[in-house]
Formats: sequence, structure tokens, C-alpha cells
Amino acid sequence: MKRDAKDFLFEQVERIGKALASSKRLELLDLLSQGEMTVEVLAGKAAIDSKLASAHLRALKEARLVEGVRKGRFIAYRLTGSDVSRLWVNLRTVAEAHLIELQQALERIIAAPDRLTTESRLSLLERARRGDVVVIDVRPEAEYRAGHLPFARSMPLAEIEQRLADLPAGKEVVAYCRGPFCLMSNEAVALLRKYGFQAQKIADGVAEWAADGLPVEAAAAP
Amino acid sequence: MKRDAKDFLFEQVERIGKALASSKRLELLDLLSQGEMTVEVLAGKAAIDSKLASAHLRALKEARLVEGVRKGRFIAYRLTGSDVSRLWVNLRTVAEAHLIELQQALERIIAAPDRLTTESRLSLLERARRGDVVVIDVRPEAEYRAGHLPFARSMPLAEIEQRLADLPAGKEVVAYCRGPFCLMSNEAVALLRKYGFQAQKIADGVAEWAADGLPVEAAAAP
DNA sequence: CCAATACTCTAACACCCGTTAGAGTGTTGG
DNA sequence: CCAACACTCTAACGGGTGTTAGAGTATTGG
Repeated sequence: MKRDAKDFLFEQVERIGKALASSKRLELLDLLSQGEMTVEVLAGKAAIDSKLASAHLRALKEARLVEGVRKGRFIAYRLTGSDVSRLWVNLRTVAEAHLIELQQALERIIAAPDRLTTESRLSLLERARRGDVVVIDVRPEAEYRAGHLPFARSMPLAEIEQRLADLPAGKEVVAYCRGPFCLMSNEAVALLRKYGFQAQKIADGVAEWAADGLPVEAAAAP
Repeated sequence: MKRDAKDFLFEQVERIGKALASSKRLELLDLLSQGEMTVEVLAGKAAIDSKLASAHLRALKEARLVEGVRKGRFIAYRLTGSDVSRLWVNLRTVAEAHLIELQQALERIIAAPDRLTTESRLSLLERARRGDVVVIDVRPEAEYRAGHLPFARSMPLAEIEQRLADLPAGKEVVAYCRGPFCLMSNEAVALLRKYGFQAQKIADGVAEWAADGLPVEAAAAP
């Protein structure tokens, strides 16, 4: 019997599985789905020590899910391909579908139903194209530049209050951020409503959008 | 900051990731993609102790990837949804794409190039529909009954030599089994060639076929 | 060339996981 | 009701993993 060969094959896939078996590494993958980042930035956004981030990134690197390139004094990490981002979305989707605890938490924390549009992606895209709705990307601007939804304009959460005048009054606003686990679009919607805008969010981020085969735009490299 | 909430979400997905972090559990998922099976059968096919299989199945059950139903003295396990099978295919595909060791092993062990058809799935489907090619499913018959490719006939590896007469002489034969990590179709092709047939294999199994959105047929329940 | 910066590497600890043995539970056939 | 069977549960051991601290390495600005 060819047991050894078979075992070897499954052990190789296990390497990828092991890389996905830590919540911190999953968060790093989620962040890296937004574009490449340095260790320091990743550690800051994931609220962990940069030493720990480094260790986890090494694990991801050994599983060939990420790669690092030196940029001066910094090392910028990025996913080794869009299939990695798709795998993360796939994994998260299965978790959402099967784990009741996760469904409940998502409903409670993230997707207060009156804030989440029920509109299909395609119809939103069409309305955005016609200008019937303003789609804003509330992530930090660097992530917007690395890739964003079509017809979306960048309006980082931290700057919204200073830039309210940029938004056409009376027009519907739809906010998005990093994806279903990101809370920035929630805060953005709350802020905009406080100032009288008709605001909603979509749960999708760029990774979910792209995993569905929909177009994503990127600004030229800096 | 809502760190706690965010951590909770990623920790939930981590449960699924952890379930995928063991080669034995991955093999069980691969087997269960072929249809439901009892602990004993799974243990036999994965070449492990049934106690160990039971323990791993419990881990998969806690991650909601499988569920067990008692059938008399036996307990039959099955995947909790077709999305689980798709996740396994997705994970394996990413591993194949990024791990050179795996690519090399696959080329060496499994897909001796002269045996693997390079034909597209759709054109094979069309030729099978017209009867230009005979597609045989060389897995155990129970797995064929649980789901098989359209126009395929069941011809378990163990019975091929007794049933050679069933195959129309001179017609091209294409064999498939459980998927890229399964060796049965290789043996089938070797056997058929020994008896003078023009035989090839496809690497896909039912799970890969279905993950691509192609149709799968199932026999009625026994 | 030196100091500062950004990150990695090594070592060490506690904790978790895979595996196995042995006892326990639910089901069936006689 | 009992014996046989299929499987699960519990306990225990060794090895692996997450985390942190401290030393080491590459790069840059002065």
C-alpha cells in the first residue's frame, strides 16, 4: 500500500491548516487582505507586540501564505496570492454558516439590522455607477490606495467629521471597511446619522468583493 | 476599543482552523466528501485505530464540520454541508499552488503526465454524453451510490479484472476516484493498459467536480 | 563609522494536542 | 435479559505551540 505517499500529501496540506489554527494569524491574514503592511503596522492594528507579530508572520511565511520584502528599514509583508485571501474568506464563511455562537455575535455586535443594507452587490454597484448613492471607504487611506470598490471614495473614519462638507447632502451614503469582522463602518454609520445623513453599511470588504468575482480598483503605486 | 468583540470573532473562526490543523482530520474530511461512513469504515480507509478516528471525529464535530447519526449499532458520520467539502478542496488547492514539495510529490507519485488527460471538464462531459468515451468510477460502490459524475458507470478497482468484458473494446476509457490525493485511478489505468485498453485518468473526484459548480448525480437511498 | 531603528532569532516557560489504554455507554441478536 | 459489538469517554504521557524576554542582525541618517 502507498500509505507513506498519501500521508505525505496530507501532511503538506496540514502545514496550511496549522497556519490557520490561530486567531492572531487569522487576523493578520484579514489585515493583509487589505494590502501589504509592515510588521509594526500589523502589530498595531492587531493590538499585539511586534515580536509576537513577527513570530506569527514567520509561521505564515513557512506555510507560504505570506512573503516579506524589505523596504528600507521596514519589511513589508503581503499575501502570496489572491487565492490566500479567497481561502480566508471561505474559511470565515464556513465558520459563520456553522457556528451559532459566531452568528449570534455577528448579529449582536456588527450587523445591527437597520444599519446593514440588504441590497445585492450588483444593484449597489449599478446605483453607485449612476451616482444615486455615495459609497465611502472608511479604512485608512493606504488601504484604499491598495485596492477599493469601484466608484468608492476614500473617507477614513478618523477624518469623517472634518470632511462632512464633501458629502452631498440628502444623498444616501453607504460605508464599508475591512469586512464583516471590522467595526469601522459601524462607527462611521453612527457618526453620519448623528449629523443627519441617511447612512447604511455593507458588511463586505475588498476581499469578499473580489472573492465573489466582482471588480476592484487600485490606485497606482506611490 | 472593541478589542474583546474582535478577538471573540477571530477565536470562533480559529475553531475551524484548528480542526483543519491535523493531517488525519483532513484525510477524514476527504473521505467524508465521498459520502457518509461509519467510524469503523473511516478508520479502515485512513489506516488508523478506530479510537483515534473517534477522537478526531469528535474534534471535527465540535467545529461543526461533521455530524454523526446512529444507524443501529453503527454511527454514520457526514459533512454538515457541501460548503465543508468546498472548503477542503479550497484548502488543498492553495496548498498545491504554494507548496513546491507538494507539487513535486504530486507530479512524481500521482499524475504521471502520460496518464492524466489534459482535457477540460466540460469537453469531457460532452464526449461522455455522446458516448465517445467511457467514464468509470473506480471507488467502492457505496461511494458511487452516494454521488458520482454524470454518465459515469461504477467499476470498483477490486472488480475491474473480472469485469473487463463490460467495457466496449476500442473505446477510450477515463477513470476517476476520490480526487488528486487518491491513488485508485492510477492503479486502474495501469491495469486497463495492461489489458490493451486506451486508458487515462482525471485527477478530479466528486468534491472537486462539485466545487466547480458542475453537476453530480446520486443514486436513490438504499 | 556610530547610534538608532525595525525586525528576527534563541531560549524558556506554561499550556494544549495527538495518541493510546482501559473503562463505560448504547444497541442488537438470540 | 445477556453477550457481543460499535463507539465514546477519561486519564495520562510526550511532543508541539503561543508567548515573552533578551540578544542578534540588517539598514539608515548623521
